Amino acid sequence: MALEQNETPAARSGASRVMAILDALAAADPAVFPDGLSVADVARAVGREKSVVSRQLRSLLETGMVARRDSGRYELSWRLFALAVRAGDQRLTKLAAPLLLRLTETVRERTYLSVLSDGEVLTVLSEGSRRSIEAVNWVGRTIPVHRSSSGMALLMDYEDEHILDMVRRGGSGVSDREARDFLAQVQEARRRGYTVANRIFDPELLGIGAPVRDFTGRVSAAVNISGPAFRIEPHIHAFGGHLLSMVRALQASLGSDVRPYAETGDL
Amino acid sequence: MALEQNETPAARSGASRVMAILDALAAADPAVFPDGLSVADVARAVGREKSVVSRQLRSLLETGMVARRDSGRYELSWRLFALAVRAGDQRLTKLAAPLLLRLTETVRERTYLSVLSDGEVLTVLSEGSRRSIEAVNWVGRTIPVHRSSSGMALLMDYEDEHILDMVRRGGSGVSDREARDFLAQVQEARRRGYTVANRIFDPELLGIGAPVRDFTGRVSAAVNISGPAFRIEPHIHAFGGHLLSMVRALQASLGSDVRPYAETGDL
DNA sequence: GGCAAGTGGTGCAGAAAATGCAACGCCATG
DNA sequence: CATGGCGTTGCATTTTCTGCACCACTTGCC
Repeated sequence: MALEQNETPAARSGASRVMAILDALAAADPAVFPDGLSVADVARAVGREKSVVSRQLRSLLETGMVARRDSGRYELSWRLFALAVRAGDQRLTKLAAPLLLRLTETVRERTYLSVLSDGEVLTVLSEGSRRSIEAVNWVGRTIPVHRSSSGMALLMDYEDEHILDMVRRGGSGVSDREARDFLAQVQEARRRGYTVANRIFDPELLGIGAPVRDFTGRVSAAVNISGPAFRIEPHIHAFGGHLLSMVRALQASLGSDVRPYAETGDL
Repeated sequence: MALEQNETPAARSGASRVMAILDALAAADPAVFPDGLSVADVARAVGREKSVVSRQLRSLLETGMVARRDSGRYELSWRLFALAVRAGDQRLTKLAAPLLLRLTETVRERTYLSVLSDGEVLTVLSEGSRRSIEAVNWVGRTIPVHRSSSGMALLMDYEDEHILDMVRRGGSGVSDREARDFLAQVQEARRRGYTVANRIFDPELLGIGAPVRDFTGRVSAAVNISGPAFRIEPHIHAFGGHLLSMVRALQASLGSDVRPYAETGDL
């Protein structure tokens, strides 16, 4: 299915005329049209006069929405990509804040939003429950990647070899056994959807984490719940579900329709 | 700089009106507008009647390019992100990402993948000591072609006259001497295989770049390493070698057997 | 309360587009 | 050298958009 008649019923407004063309360019299978689409290709796809399409494409070219290859064929331009990246990136913390708060209120434990920074886990946002004891403010601090549920989540998409590399390089005195344990945890998390760090960072702490993917599908951040192991341990599965549905909501507002790994279905 | 009058001279066609609005929504500083932009905000940003903007936004809303928050304010939406993942060269970004990560881990400096977009250098991917959120994120932004090692790499195959043209056209106040210096750098890079921008973009930054060629031999992207000059300067030759071998691997996976300019042999 | 300012949205006549047809030059292919 | 597909343009007609005035509503502020 490379090209198809996009007979949108309400295809009358100017914006949807533009959209029809952009959609046609986006829907083109790069394997079938490796060099972009010609004016005639687009005209067939949207079911319009080639003269109309020709003029519209020129207009889109001027605005930078589409680009023209050497061959004269058209494709969506990098500028669209840039637009989305800027918009998606800026919104991470803003959109995460209310969702994080809601998650905290649900699980009654402290929650965190982190990103990978220089091979370590950097906490950028945190919401606490009144109930929790810890007064430590983690925002702005980093912890080694191998010692948290967020670290596992942030490395989730990396190749196994890479994960071992990063873990070994991250901590100074990381034993081989530790690294392999970490990898095993990540592998299990890939199936389950969320990571669990049971008494790893601290003998009394338990963390549950999940990766946040941006619109390109890359893991750009991680959300985790952390608290006393004795309190969280009985609810790991339930909390994991809450975490996944929170991440799903966050990704939706970030423009990502990528679903978390191994959707469990429960929530 | 949150909102500004985008008085594009050729802002008459329907498509550019749409683009202006999308630009305004993407460029809005989330710190200033945490909840999206109102109709009036957008109208001010694009310098048009609010009635026009109101109608246009509704149209964009119907197509799914923008979404409306509970507050009634607008933000970019899923349709744009869906288009964006299809924009540019998906093969390139997908294949480059892991290689870029490995390069970063080897040289321990931030690395970038850029393309030429509308006469400027657009950063598409970045790996390395990752964005600490508040740190400037370059992905999605453009810089003038004459101020980076990537710019040099992207223009490497053009004729000298053409390079001077593009440099002079790119920056508004580019001196003749600057342009000629740039050209000299490019000519040296052609012999060496990789470009070096020593304290050009910033008095303390040093960049090393290399062009990425597609199977036709055309330069379609550039990879560069950038960081503090004092830290990189002693390793220019070694880093250049690493860069070239990374680019070679990338080109191989892109289906290109074109060898980089002036293969140095080392790696 | 009540005023003022700001907001999103609508109706309408004139202004400014897009539309579709035909035609042109162009490049391949047979 | 004819053929067919391509991208583009001229032009009269149609359609849409524009900008103004105006309305209804909310917000902040005496």
